[in-house]
Order: sequence, then C-alpha cells, then structure tokens
Amino acid sequence: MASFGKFIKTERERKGWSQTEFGALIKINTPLVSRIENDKKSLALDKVKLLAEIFEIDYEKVKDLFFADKFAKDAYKYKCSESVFSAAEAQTKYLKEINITQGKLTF
Amino acid sequence: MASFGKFIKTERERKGWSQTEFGALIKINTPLVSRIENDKKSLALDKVKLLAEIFEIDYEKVKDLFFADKFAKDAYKYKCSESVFSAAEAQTKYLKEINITQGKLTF
DNA sequence: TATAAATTTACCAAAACTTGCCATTTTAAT
DNA sequence: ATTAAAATGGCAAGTTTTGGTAAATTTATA
Repeated sequence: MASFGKFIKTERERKGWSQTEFGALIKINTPLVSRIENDKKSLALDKVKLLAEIFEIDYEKVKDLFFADKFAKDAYKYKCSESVFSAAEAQTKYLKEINITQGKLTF
Repeated sequence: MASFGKFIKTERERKGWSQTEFGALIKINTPLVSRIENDKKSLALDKVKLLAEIFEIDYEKVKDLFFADKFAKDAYKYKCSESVFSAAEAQTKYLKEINITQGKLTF
C-alpha cells in the first residue's frame, strides 16, 4: 500500500469517478478530495465507514488501512525506532487483557 | 510496559519524588501529573525530551514508549485488527524509501 | 489550438480537541 | 486528627482539524 490517499485515488479511479463525483458521495468538496488523495489532509475518521461502503470494501480492512497510514506517518515524522510497532502491538494486547480482567477502559 | 502513565509513575517513585516535585521539574502542575499517570491525559510531546533528561533515560527510548502507547490506545479504542501494526511498519519503511529516492516529505 | 473538464493550490473560518490551570475532594500516612 | 499526597470537576486559552470558496493550473477533447 502506497498511502491512504493513494488508496482512495486508486479505488476512485477504479470506479470511474471524478473527484467531484466521489466527493459528493462522501460529502466533501473537490479541493478536499484532491488534498486527501495527495496526503496533504487526512480523511475524517467518521467518513471511513461510508468510504468502505461506496468502495464496496470490508470496513475493517479500510479502517486498518486508515490507522496503519496514520501510525506510519507519525512514526516517520517523529523518527521512531524500528521497534515502535512491536512495542505498540504488545501494548495493545496488554490493554485487551486488562479489559477482560478489569472491565472497560476509558482514555 | 503497562502504559506510559504507569511508566512515569514508576520512574517518578523510583526517584522518590511527589507528583508536585516531579511536576515542578517538567513544568506542569500536580493535578495534571495525576491525570497523566492515570492515563486520563497525555503528556505533551514537547515535554518528552525533558522527561528523558530528568529520569536519566535515553530520549529515543522514551519517545518510542510515548508513541507505542499512543498507537496502542488508538488501536485498542478503534478495535483495529491484529495486523494493523505490521501494516504500519511496512508503510513506514515505504515512506523512508520514497524519502531517499524523492527527497523530503511533508504531511 | 481553443475550450471545457478535472485537478490542484491559496487562503480562510468554524468546530473540535488539547493542554493546562484553579478549586475542591478524597485517600494515605503519621 | 492532622497533614501531605493524589485524584477529580470544571473551565479557559491555544492549537489542530476539518472543510469551505475562489483562483490557478493541468489535462483532455472538439
């Protein structure tokens, strides 16, 4: 995967939509579509579900792409080490476990 | 690692500081220290360097912990799949490569 | 080539979130 | 019981995010 922006562009073109047509479907205007596709803005999280629907792709998959891209950009920007994601994975497992034993968590 | 908040609490106690003493060192007040230790607020990124210094821990290591915790909380909160971090890692490598071949990136 | 469509860029505003404070309450230690 | 330490409630300033309009540029087509 190149980036979430490129993913959107690829899928939009696969559907044969212009940025304007696509924008109407997810309710953002054309310039914003352009910026998103070029990774200059990010798609709002609450549009991800709708995006999956109009692209006819599994929502969980699109959501993962969305976050993987977001995490990667942060890790790149702040020059995290190679191991940051395995640490994050371990940490996520820990959060799931304490949720099982101690009930719902809120951050 | 339990969480970034718990990490701070552990290190602060190892140093024998109260939340107030510690807060004075990193220039935040006591209630905020409490919330950070209990993961109800997050430490501002620009305090991480100072944190590493006063704890006498390698900055890169603390920064990684900071981001791993942040990523993990997002992944947990939004119920990402198990594979989101390996996808993120691959994506980060991709960003580094295109940076080598195409120059600096800005998000 | 002229022009029309599509995309990108510049600039800006409103909304949402973050960071952090003060005042107060609760918990722990002596 | 008193004092120190920690936690919570509520709020304000500052920043970031989200997204818009207008204008410019690029691409495609008659």
